[in-house]
Amino acid sequence: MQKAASLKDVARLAGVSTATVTRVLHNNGYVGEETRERVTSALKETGYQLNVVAQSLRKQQTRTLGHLLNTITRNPFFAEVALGLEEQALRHGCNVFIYNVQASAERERLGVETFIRRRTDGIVFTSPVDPANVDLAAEAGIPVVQVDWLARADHNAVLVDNEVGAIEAMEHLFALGHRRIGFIGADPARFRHSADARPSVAEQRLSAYRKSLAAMGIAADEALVQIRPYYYSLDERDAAEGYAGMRELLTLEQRPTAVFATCDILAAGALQAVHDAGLRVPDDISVIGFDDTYAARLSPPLTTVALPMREIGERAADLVFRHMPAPSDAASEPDIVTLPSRLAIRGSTAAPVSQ
Amino acid sequence: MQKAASLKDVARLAGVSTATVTRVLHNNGYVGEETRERVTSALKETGYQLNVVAQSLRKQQTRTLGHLLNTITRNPFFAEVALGLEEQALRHGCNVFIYNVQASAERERLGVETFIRRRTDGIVFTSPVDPANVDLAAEAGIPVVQVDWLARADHNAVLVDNEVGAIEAMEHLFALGHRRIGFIGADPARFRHSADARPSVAEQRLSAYRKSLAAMGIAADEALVQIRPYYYSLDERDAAEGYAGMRELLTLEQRPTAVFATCDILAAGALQAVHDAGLRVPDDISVIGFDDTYAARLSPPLTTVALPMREIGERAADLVFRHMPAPSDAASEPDIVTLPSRLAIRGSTAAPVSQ
DNA sequence: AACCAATATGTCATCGATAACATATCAGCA
DNA sequence: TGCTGATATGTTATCGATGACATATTGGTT
Repeated sequence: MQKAASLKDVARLAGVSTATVTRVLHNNGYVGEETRERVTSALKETGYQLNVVAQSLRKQQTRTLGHLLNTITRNPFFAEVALGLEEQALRHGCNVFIYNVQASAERERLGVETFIRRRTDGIVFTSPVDPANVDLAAEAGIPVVQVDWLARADHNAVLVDNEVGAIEAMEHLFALGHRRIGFIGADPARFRHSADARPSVAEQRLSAYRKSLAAMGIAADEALVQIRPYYYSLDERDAAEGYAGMRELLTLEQRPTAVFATCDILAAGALQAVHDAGLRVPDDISVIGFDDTYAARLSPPLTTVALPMREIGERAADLVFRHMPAPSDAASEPDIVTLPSRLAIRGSTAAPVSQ
Repeated sequence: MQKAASLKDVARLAGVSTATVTRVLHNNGYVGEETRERVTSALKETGYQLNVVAQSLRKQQTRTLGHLLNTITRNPFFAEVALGLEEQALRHGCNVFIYNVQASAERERLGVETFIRRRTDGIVFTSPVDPANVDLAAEAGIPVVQVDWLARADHNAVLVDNEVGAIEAMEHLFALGHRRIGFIGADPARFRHSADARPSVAEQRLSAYRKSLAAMGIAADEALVQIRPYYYSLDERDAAEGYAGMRELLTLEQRPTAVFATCDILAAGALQAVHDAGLRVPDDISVIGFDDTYAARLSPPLTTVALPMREIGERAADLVFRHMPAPSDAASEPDIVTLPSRLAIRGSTAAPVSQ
């Protein structure tokens, strides 16, 4: 309706100064019993709601976080992380600005600038696009946390050990008795962000596949490795890549008894290809995915490497708070947290039928 | 690093007053050529970034929107709407606070209060939980937009015509020649928000199913109607409900030739049940879903009623801006926008095989 | 010469909350 | 009595940007 009541209005109504009202509001300092009551009822009567904007200006702290992510709908991973982040921020009394970067370095930069101007108390980059943007934020003196990709090693990050996860997946297949294992994954070259960058997620998963085989003394067979262009999106294109990859593998003279797909969507497409070829999962071929997005939990439940997505977001929030302008401390060491994945064994893997 | 530069710092460096710097920044008023240059370079040198918090306080406008939604990961619908909202807000120079309400009226209330205190320029409720919370926001003088459910008819809303969408789905099946059509859907009773509420989404879809049959002169057969408890979430539970519903339908003496599921996740479970029963889609039975979330686009592509989720978010943002405190105008009429759905015909529907 | 409009720039109150500081009262105690 | 510390409350500068207003300085007109 009309303009919201300010402290001054409340003070006038209660016949006290604004300082006293603040004291009542925040329950600090000395306030007489009778005064407190008058103020309390004046607060009720005016329907007073603190103006956080003014408070932020005065306190030089906004209690907001900025969250830069690719596109919230692009992969359930982002949404889950965003949820964990928001939940945890809320527990710390903060709200989250969300910014969909759409995989564009330029938009990412705009997002960072927006957050700087809004004086967010921290910025979380989920899958940063351009390391320079991480620097940009850090130079502005804002605590920065990277999620899922360590674009800059000298800043905080919450990561997942993709290698261990992939190795566990492979070992699961080995344990079931599989020796001829196919691979369907993204092209690491397309996902290398810049020349000096650390291994991308795609690279980590692929190299773990190779290492696992080597560790088992199994000769590498490049025919079993299906590197697909991969859009990292949720539409039919990715499922189609998984489908195509599996088709290739199925036409091999000696086809694999199991396939490791580096994401659930690829795995979903692969399942369909198996089905369309008149074969059955897991009887004729086992399939294992990665991420444990709900694609894995639908129709044919998929064995997959589950990422603690929610927790990743929560830990990211924690890191921000730990690195907030703790007065007096200049530059604490960056925290890099690595969370473990967990193998979710469902119905798509089983021992191979000896042929 | 150190504290960000303020207008005053820039002014000092350029040897002018803050007013002049503002003029340069916003390119209004008169500024001499030579002065402008000095200010511009001072801005560069200090790396000045406008303090939006101070600006908001002064202008009594924060250029922020609050978005209350159930849970961003609960259903892709929310994430898509959130994306559309954010995109459009950005085009208007606004940022979005996200708040996951987790289906709790209490949390929703907290969210509204948070946004009031943050003085957001508008609040969008995607699937409001409690109509009282919509009122709460409106009473604070903040433009309100409801999405997906008209909790309060006297406020703005962006809706989808579920009835038309469901009728189109049914007519698609009729056109293919189906006459015996099953239904798998949520229990409207569980989704009725309060006594006086308008029909819920579940109710609309169910009643449209019944009306369509009646319009075709087909006698209702309650054995064909599978009302399932439904969690409106993305985990295996919902798919399991779809699975169970389809199993029931398949055991009928005279089983349906087509099934209308009121959401894609239910449909996904239903597809699996058909498959496990040794039948084929669409040869033996057609299945149609609702929403066009990516569950529909994965493995067996699903014919479904596609909702313009992204656009819903965009229109919601537009409504907020149209109802922003346009000075002088007291209470404009509420806008209620209804967007059409679109039938996405994919591979899960075909003409019935005459038995 | 007198005047006006356009141009150029500075001063300062304001938005609302906060906290440092000042002031005042009172009880207890030496 | 006079002092101290606890209690209670008010005053005011401040955070940073903005814009209304005041003040200059032009050049051009009549």
